[in-house]
Amino acid sequence: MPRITQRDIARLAGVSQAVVSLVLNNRTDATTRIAPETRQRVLDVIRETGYAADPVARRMVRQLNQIIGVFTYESVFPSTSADFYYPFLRGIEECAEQLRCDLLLFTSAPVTDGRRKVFHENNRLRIADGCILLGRDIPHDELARLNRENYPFVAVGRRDDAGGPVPCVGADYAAATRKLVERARELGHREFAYVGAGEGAESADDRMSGFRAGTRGGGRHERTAGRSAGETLDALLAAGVTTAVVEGYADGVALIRAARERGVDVPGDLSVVVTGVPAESADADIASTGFRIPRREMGWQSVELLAALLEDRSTTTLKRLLPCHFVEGQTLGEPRRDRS
Amino acid sequence: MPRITQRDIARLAGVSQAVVSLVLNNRTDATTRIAPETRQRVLDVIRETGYAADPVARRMVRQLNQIIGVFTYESVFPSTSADFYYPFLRGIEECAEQLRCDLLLFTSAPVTDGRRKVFHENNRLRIADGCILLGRDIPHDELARLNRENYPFVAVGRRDDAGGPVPCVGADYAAATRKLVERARELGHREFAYVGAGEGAESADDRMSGFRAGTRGGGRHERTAGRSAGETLDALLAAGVTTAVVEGYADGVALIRAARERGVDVPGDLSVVVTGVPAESADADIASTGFRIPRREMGWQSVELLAALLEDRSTTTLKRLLPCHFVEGQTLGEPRRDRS
DNA sequence: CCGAGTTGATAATACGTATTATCAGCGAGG
DNA sequence: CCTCGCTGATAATACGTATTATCAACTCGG
Repeated sequence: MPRITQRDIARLAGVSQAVVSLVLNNRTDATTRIAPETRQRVLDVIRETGYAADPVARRMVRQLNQIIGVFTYESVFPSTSADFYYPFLRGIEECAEQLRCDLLLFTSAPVTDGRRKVFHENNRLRIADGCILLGRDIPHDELARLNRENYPFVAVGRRDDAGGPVPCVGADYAAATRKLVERARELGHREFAYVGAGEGAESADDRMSGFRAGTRGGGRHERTAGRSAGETLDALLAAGVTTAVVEGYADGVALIRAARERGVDVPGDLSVVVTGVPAESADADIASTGFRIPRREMGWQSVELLAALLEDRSTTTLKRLLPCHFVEGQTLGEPRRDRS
Repeated sequence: MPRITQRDIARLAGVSQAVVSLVLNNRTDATTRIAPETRQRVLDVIRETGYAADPVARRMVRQLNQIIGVFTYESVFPSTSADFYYPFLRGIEECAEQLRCDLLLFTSAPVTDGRRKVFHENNRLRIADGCILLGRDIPHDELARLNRENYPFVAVGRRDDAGGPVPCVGADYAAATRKLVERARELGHREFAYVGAGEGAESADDRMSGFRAGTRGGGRHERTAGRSAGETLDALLAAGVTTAVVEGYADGVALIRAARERGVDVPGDLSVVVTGVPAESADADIASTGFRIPRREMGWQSVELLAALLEDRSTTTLKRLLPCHFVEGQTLGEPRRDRS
């Protein structure tokens, strides 16, 4: 019933608790010497008993635990956003495995208003050495507080500063979105529209800024909030738009569907590019053009960055931006002559 | 910037550390009394400083870490067996969340020969209060050692005893398989065959024993190892079998495909039932009849069982079997007259 | 045979919190 | 004046590990 402790190991090996600790940590200083046979005896007992140091106690004295926390602002294994999280988690796990770290999922954080909060009654953040933050959007005040408390963390997805620089690994939406626009321009397109919120979250800001860069400051902005795909389509066609840059994948699919239903040819009458195509498209009938977010790589690098932070707090490059991969779909083509 | 402690609070409020702790935990026993004004003074200082008790030190005192380990014998977030693990993990997470426990994924366990081992050089099993074991098959010696070391654990999937009873939460394959056979019998079937290994793993044993019970000890056994689906099909037809009970879903699909290619009608000429239909069939063209394994529920209950073990080691029901749900597909029907 | 140096191990302590035993002070009753 | 009972607070300790100071035993040169 009671947990095995160093004291137990010591008793079994006929040594003191201190020796067990020294052996365990493989200390070989000039000041701390241990006879080879004694060391072996201790190691044998450890192996036989399967003893492992209590991380909580270890954490009391040391600073590192070989445990990386993973905090998700939604549940970790959800049904709906499975496709969203899974690639991140794969990358995180793979890197953690290589670093010989365990992963602690903060499932104990209570869910209020449909989302978790890092800072609740008695948060257990400090059990882990540091933490990976995962979530569509992360409250600004939580990031600020993490910074204030000097807790090592890395956010997955680019984040603005919050009471100091926020370490993060994001995808370069701006460059990727700009590239999409320029590719359309090369095909002859001149009338662009950005479809989506275009603000609110960093990811939306970046896409929009990339769009602006590609259109040299021009282009329309069609918000989707509160509108049906059909209404958006009408607005686009009425404005003479030939290329729609759609923020969300779901919105993109809906727009293409609406166009098809009305006999509007895609990409003949309207080209549609999507800023974020899922790895495995669920809608096999629509091969949308756009770019793919390197989710697995982002997960991997976020752990790597966290490890760097833990090793050396003065790491310089706190923010990493990874390139997105272009997806050659079938929804971008030359515009009709009679329109441009 | 050293972390603020109860000692600091005590100094600021002009009391002892013990009083701070007592106030913090709102202790109001007859034995521990605190003057209202003193309590208020302490509370004020706590509020002003924004102090929060160090969860690590707190866990140090209470013996349980509120951490449940999850050990997977393959990687946790794989690409291939995603469908296999995901539902289990969902259930595990949901239950852990309710219990206010965190989940520790043992990603630090080195992978040797394509699989992880619980007991390796310096395993960190004891970091968690107990552990959930997840894997297609779990080495007998590992289970035995866990029992020998009196480490609290629960296996997902039924397991035979190994040096003592093995706590587990499984699916009742025997009952479900038997039911499939009996359902076929009601439709007029008399010639059955079990297709698959039928031994080796507990899950296969259970299916086979259910099959035997349903056929009253009769029925053929067609092993698939080293044979093509076509060969198996030939053997079945030659033996006059009208209902094939297939162990693996993939084998079932292959068998049905092979039959279609040869113009063998399913279920007209041959009924096929599958002992384990995935939640979302990837092969949409084949709606196979069989039963569904309650994976999410298994995950949930395994955590629940572990929690019970941790609370009271003398828990009686160490093994739980959950019912499987019948899936009404289109591969089971009445046998042709001219055959039976 | 003695002091110095070396080897190998231990006792003591710190980390921050929770709990228990103890203690000082005080009013009242004898 | 002494003791008992009560209140309110503190000292002491435990949790399990890491580290530092200390210590006993032994070797060796002189």
